[in-house]
Amino acid sequence: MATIYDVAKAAGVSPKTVSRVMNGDAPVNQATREAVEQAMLALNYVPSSAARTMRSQRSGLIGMITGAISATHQFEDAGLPEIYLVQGAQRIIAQSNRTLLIADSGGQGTRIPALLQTFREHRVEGILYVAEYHREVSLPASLRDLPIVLVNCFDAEGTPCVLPDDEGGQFALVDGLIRRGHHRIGYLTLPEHFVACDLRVAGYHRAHRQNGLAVDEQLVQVGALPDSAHEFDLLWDALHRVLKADPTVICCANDKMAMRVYGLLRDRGVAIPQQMSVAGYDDYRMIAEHLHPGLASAELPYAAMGARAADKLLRLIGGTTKPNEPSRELVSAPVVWRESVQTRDVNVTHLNSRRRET
Amino acid sequence: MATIYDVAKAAGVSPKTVSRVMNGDAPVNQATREAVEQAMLALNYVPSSAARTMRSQRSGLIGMITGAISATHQFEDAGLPEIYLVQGAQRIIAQSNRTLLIADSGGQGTRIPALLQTFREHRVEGILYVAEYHREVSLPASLRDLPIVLVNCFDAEGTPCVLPDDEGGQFALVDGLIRRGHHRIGYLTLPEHFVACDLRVAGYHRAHRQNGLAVDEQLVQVGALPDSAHEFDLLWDALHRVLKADPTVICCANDKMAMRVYGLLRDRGVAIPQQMSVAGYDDYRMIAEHLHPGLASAELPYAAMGARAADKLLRLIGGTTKPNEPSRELVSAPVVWRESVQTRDVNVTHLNSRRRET
DNA sequence: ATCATCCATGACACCGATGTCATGACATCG
DNA sequence: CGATGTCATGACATCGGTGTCATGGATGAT
Repeated sequence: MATIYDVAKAAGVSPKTVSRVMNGDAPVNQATREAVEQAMLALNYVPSSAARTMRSQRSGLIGMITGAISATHQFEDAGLPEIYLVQGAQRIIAQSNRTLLIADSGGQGTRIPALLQTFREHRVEGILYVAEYHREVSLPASLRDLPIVLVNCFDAEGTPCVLPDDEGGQFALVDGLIRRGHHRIGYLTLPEHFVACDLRVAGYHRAHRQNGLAVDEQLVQVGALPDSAHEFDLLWDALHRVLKADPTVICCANDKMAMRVYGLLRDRGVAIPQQMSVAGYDDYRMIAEHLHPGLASAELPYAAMGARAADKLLRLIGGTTKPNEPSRELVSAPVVWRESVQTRDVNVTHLNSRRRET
Repeated sequence: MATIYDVAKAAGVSPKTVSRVMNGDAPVNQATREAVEQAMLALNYVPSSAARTMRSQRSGLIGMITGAISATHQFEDAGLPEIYLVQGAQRIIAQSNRTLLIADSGGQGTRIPALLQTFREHRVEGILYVAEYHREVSLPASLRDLPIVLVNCFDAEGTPCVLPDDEGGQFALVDGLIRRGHHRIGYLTLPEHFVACDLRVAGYHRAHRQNGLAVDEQLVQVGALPDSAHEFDLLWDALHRVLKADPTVICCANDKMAMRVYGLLRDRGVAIPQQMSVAGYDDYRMIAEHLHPGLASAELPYAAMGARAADKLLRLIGGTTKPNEPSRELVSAPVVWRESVQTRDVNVTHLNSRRRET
C-alpha cells in the first residue's frame, strides 16, 4: 500500500506538500499540485485513517450499539427498526465526513462490554445507543465519559434521547378514525406498563376527549403479553371481549397483531373492512402494504429518529448544542390510511385509499 | 485519554513492558505485571487501535457493504436479510478478534465508491459484499485487490461467494408436500429469469421427477413482476389460472406473496388449509408465524450465510483456504412446516405443526 | 570456575500522517 | 533601495503503540 512518502518521491516533492494538496491547508503551486495528483493516481494512493487519527486525535468514527439492550430475547423479531435507524443515521453521519461503526450484539447483553471496549479502542467520538422498543434503560457507568444519544429509549439521568411520539401517533390515528365516522373504537393494546402502551392509550383517550366522546373501557383490552413466546396467547379472548362491546373498528397495538386479527376475524366470518375496520401501528410496510386489504397504520418513524439522533449527537460532539435544546426529542409521523379502514359517514367526501395525513 | 507512556510512568516501568503485559509476547515478572495492571485500571487505559494498526499494518477491520448493490429500488423492502446476515457474520468476525465495519448505501449505488474509499482508508482486511436478493453482479475493478466474498450474489469471474440453495429448498418443500399427499401442486413463481426463480422451478421439477409425478405446466404461473411498484399487479390473474388447474396446495414465491394469497383466497371463500393448503418461501418469521393459520415456508438461511461468508473470508485473508475449497458455496436450510399445509393422505402419521425437517 | 541459557527489562526506531517553524524567491510599498 | 509581506516548499518532531536488539543478572551444565 502506497504511503504519502511514496507519492512525495514519485512527484519529486516533500511529504508535507502532498499533505497540503490533499487538505488544502496552504497554497500549492498549480504545476506541483498536478504532479502530486498524478502520482497519487498512479500509485493508487489512499491515505491511512489510522495515521490521521493518531496525529489529529480525532477518529471520525461514531459508534452505534443495536440489538444490545434487551438482555432477554423478549422481542426477538425486533431488529427491523435497526435497518431504518441505521440508514437514517448513516446519511447524516456521512454528511459530516464521519463513519458509522455498528456493533450488533444479537440481543446478548453480555457482549455489550466487549463492544464498548472495541469502540473505545477505536476512539469513537460519540455513541448512538439504540433500544429495540420504546423503554427506559439505565446506562453502564462506563458510558458517562462519552457523548451519547439514546434512541428509542431514555434514562432517569436525563441523557439526551430521541423517542417516537407514541401519544401523538395514536391520537392522530384515533382522531382520524373518529373523523371517518367511527365512534366505537376497539383497542387491543400492548402489554400493560410498557411505555408505548401507556402513551398510546393516553393518545386514544385524548382523541376521544377532544372530539367530545366518552371512552367505553370495555373497548380497550390488553392484546399482547410481555413474554414473546406466548405473546398472543390471550389475543383471541381479548378480541372476543372487545367485539362484545360492539366496535366498528379495531385498533391493534402493532401490525403484527393486526395480521393475526385479520385471521381471527375472518375465521368468524367478519369481512374487513365491510363489517369491521382494522388499524395497526408501526406502518411496517412489509405487512401493512401486503395484507389484503391494505392495513391502515400509524408510522413508527425509525428513519427520521435515526437522522435526528445522529444530528443531535454531532451537535453534542461539536459543542454546538442549542442552549435551550431539550434533552428529550419526540419524533412524530403521519398515519398511513389504507383500505382496512372504511369511512362510515356518507357525508364525508370519499377518501382515497393510502392517502397520507399529518 | 491515557497512553501507554502514562501507564508506564505510573507503574515505574518502560512502555515496552506495558506492551508485553498486554500482549503476553514475552515473560513478565509477576510483581511487575500486577503493578502494570493496577496502573492500567487506575488510569482507565484503553489501547489505541489507530497506533496498533499503524505499527502492525493490520487494521483488524472487515468491511461489509449492504443495501448497496441494486442501484434501482427494485426491491425496496428487502433489507430484512441484512439484519440476520450481519448477526451471523458479526459472530464469526468477533471470534477472530476483528471488528465489522458496516456501510449501508441505502440502496443508492452511487454511494458505493465513497464507501469503498472509506473502507480503504480504514485499511479493511477484506470485504463482504451483500446483495439484497440472489443475483449476478459485476464487481467494480477497484475491488480486485482486496480479499472479498460475495453474499447472496455471484459474478462471472468466479469470485468466492455464498449462496442460498434455492433449488434444494424448493425441492425439499415440494417433496414434503408430495409426501403429505399433495399431487397437484400450484406454484406462483418469482419474476421470470430471476436466478432464484429458475433454480426453484428446477427444484419443483426435480421433486416431481423423483416422486414419479408429471408436472402440469398449468399449475406453474409467474406470480410477481420485477417492478416493485407493481410487483403483484398480476397476482390475481396468475392465481386464477393456477386455481383452474385444480391444485390442492399453492406454493408462493415468498411469504409476502403468500400473505396476499391468503387474502385473495379468503375473498373467494376458500378456507386455508381445509380447502386449500398454502406454502411460502423465506420463512420470514414476522409474517410466517403470525399469519393465521401459520405459514409453512422454506427458510432462506441468512444468518447461516453470513456466518459462512465471514468464515470463508477469514480463511481467504489468513491464506488458509482449503486447497480444493469450491469458490461457490451453497447454504441449505430446513423447511418449516406450519398449519397452512394440510396432510391429505390419511395413511400418513399425523404431523405436528411447526415441526422442522431437513 | 566458566560458559551457555534463560529471564526480565529497557533503549530506540518505525509505522504514516500533519502541525510548527524555517527558508528562499518574489512582489509590494514607502 | 531596503523593509515587509506573501507564496511555495521542506525539515523535523510528534501521535501511541510494538519489533529488534542490547543488557545485566540468575541458573544450570560441564
